[in-house]
Order: sequence, then C-alpha cells, then structure tokens
Amino acid sequence: MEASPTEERVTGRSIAKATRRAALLEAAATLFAERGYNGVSIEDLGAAAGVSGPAVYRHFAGKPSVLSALLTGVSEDLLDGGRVVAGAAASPDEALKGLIRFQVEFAVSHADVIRVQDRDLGALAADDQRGVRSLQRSYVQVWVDELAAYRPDTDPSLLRRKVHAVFGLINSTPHTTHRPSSARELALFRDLLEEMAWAALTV
Amino acid sequence: MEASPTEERVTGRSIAKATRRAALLEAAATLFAERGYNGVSIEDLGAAAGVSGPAVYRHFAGKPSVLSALLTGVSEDLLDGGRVVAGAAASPDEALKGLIRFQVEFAVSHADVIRVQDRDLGALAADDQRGVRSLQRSYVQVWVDELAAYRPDTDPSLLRRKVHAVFGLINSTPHTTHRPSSARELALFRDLLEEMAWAALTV
DNA sequence: GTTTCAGGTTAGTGGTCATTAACCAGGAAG
DNA sequence: CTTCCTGGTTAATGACCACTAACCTGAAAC
Repeated sequence: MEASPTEERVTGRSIAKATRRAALLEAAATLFAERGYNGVSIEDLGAAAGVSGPAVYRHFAGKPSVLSALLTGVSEDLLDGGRVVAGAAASPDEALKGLIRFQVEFAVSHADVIRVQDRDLGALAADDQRGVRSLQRSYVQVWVDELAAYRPDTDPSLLRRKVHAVFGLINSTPHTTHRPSSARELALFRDLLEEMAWAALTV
Repeated sequence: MEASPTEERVTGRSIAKATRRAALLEAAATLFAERGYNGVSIEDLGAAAGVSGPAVYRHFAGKPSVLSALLTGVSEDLLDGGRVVAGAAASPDEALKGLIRFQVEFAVSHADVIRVQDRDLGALAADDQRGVRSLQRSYVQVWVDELAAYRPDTDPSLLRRKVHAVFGLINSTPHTTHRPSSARELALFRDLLEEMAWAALTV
C-alpha cells in the first residue's frame, strides 16, 4: 500500500497545477471585481492567468465553480481569522477591537474579493450560495457574540444589524475611488476606519 | 407658430408613453438590483413592464441608455435633495443631521437603485459614467462642506474619506437580508442607522 | 525506454441576446 | 373621413460565449 487516494504525491506537475489554479483564482478576483462575474469570459479569465480559454476546465468544472471557490475561500478565511482573533482576546471589548482591526486589514488588502463577495454572491447556484451564506452568518455571529457580551441586555437582532452596518462602513473601501497612495496615508486611513467603526459599533 | 419644439402637447398618447417609460425604469431598478445589469436581458426588462422585447427601443436608444437614465436620475435626486436639506439647515451640525436623515430615508426606501448604483456604475459607457460620477462628487461635496464647517482645521481629503465611509454604513441596507417588517421595526432601524452614522461622522 | 495520462491547444457547437427589419393598428391632426 | 406617424408586434441577423471534441506534448511511473 503506497498512498491513500487523499495523500497526493508532490511532483513537479502537481506544483505547477496548484500554481496555475491559484493564478486563476487571483485573476478571477481581479477581473470579477472590475467587470462583474457576468462581464468576464472564460477566455478573459484564462488569458489573465497566462493560459487560454478551455484550459480553465482542467482546473474548475465550469465558470460557476470558479466563483464558488473564490467566495467560499474568502468566507472561510474571514471566519477562521475572526475566530482566532476573538479567541485570543482577553475581554469582549478587546475582542471587538481586534475584530475591527482584522476586518479593516482584510478589506484594505483584499478589496477585490470583498467587492466580488457583495456584488456577485447572487450569481452563485443555490447550493453554493447557501454554503457561503452560512459561513458569513457564522462570521457575523462571532461579532454578535462579543458585542452581546460587551453590551448585555440588547436585542440580538439589533446587534446583528449593527454589525452589518459596521461591515458596510469598513467594506466601503473598495468603492473608494481615491485609494491612499503612500504607506503613511494607508496607515492613517486604516486608523480612521477603525475609529469610525468603533464609534458606530458602540453607539 | 403653434408651439416651440420643446413644448409638447399633452395628449393621451404622450401620457401613455411617459407612463411606459417610467414603468421600464422601475422594472430596470428592480431587475438590475436583483440580477445585475449583465444578468438582465432586454426581453426580461420589457416583460417586467408589460411589453415585450424590442418595444424598449421605442423609449431608450439601447440597453446602456436604460442604465444611464436610471443612474443619472438617482444621482440628480440625491444631489438636489441634499442641497435643499443642507440649504434649509440653520447650522452645520443641523445640516449634517439633516443629510444623514435624508440619506437614510433614501437608502431604506430606494434600496434597489442604491444597489444598482454601486454595483453597475462600471457598466456605463465612459461618458455617462463621467456624468454620474460628477453628480456623485458634487453630492459628496455638499457633505464635505458642512463637515468642514462643523470640524474646521481637518484635512479635506480625510473628510471626504469619512463621508464615503458613512455612505458605506448607510447604504449597507440593500445588503441586509433580514429587512425590517413592521413600520415600528423600520423606524427603529432608521434611528439606529442615523445614530451610528452620526457617531462615525463625528469621530 | 516505453507507456500513461494530465494539462494544454485549436476547432467546433448550440444557446443567448442586443439590435434591426418589416409590418400592423389605432389615436391625432387636418 | 382620410392621412400620418408612433408605439407595438414578430422574425431575422450577427456577436459573443460557455462548454465539448479531438488532438498533442512532455513529465511520471514502471
């Protein structure tokens, strides 16, 4: 017995494949963010990853699968990151500040996926959409739990709305036309978003 | 000399035409918000307005013109409304509160156009896009002017970022899955958004 | 060194869709 | 009452595009 089917041999080819797949997802993030899922052709997508057209089908079952992989990935990253951040915090208010910092960092450095997520989620097939929405819900819940601990005796549905609104604030980044240029500018911008988010959240 | 070319006779037909056009724009708002500009066919659009397919071309030059009319309209409404609100206020802080109230009201009652605006603006031809962006910039400027009066000695570009972030917060409404049901709920929700927006803006 | 087979490639293929053509009906104008 | 012409209609037409077929090449496996 050499290797179980799940155990993959690491060969030059498998590396190349993984690399190509990653390049495709990267290209998808950029292109979908720019023109929207329906505005990008498989041909465009392949081309942006240095491969042409139908080669994409060697990595994904179809165009919807690309979107699905992209959005599922980002939702998982957010949920995992959020749980780690919240778990490491010493108090609810530290947790909330950490979550804000984490979300701001994510939104600023992954503006494209954020944009795709709230623009093209509806283009997903019902099943995948359910999956992504479930991950999103869990992530929101991480916030709501901390907020509930920080602000007891508040209607949970109100808390959920607060969290959504704060996401709107933080995720407004991708819509911003004038992106900060220097690193200094960017740091100030992140601080601003964090302060505003905190103020809004603790109203 | 009967009538100048700009002066239109009001006839049964002209009324019917205006009505149909309005119905088409209404349908466009709903459908584009739901499936995105590229996800809606001219056929769908016509059907939603009780007319089929190519009849749309009797009212608009093409699909892009529909989007253009829709977005230009909303941008104008916002700018006009914003100017009235700001002009009627007795002080900068009253003006800001009025602007917030106005924007919240607009976002809540026109969630669909808001969604189309920040989702499909990029689908517009360069010229129309410029026009809409110019209107948006002016609207933002109305806010920035008041904010500058309320908070002197602050970098204007920072103020602009603040305003953008607050728009993100307020305009998060369309992304909210659980829409408030009762009128009471809705009023509470509007109040919440207003409070959060004010807190964020005055950080 | 040969055999496999995964990951590419270039031609279809069928469907969808924006836009145009050709035609029709009925209100407005005279 | 007749003439126009506008807002509709249904049938092309031509792009574009997702996906499939058929074929090729070179790394892995033996």
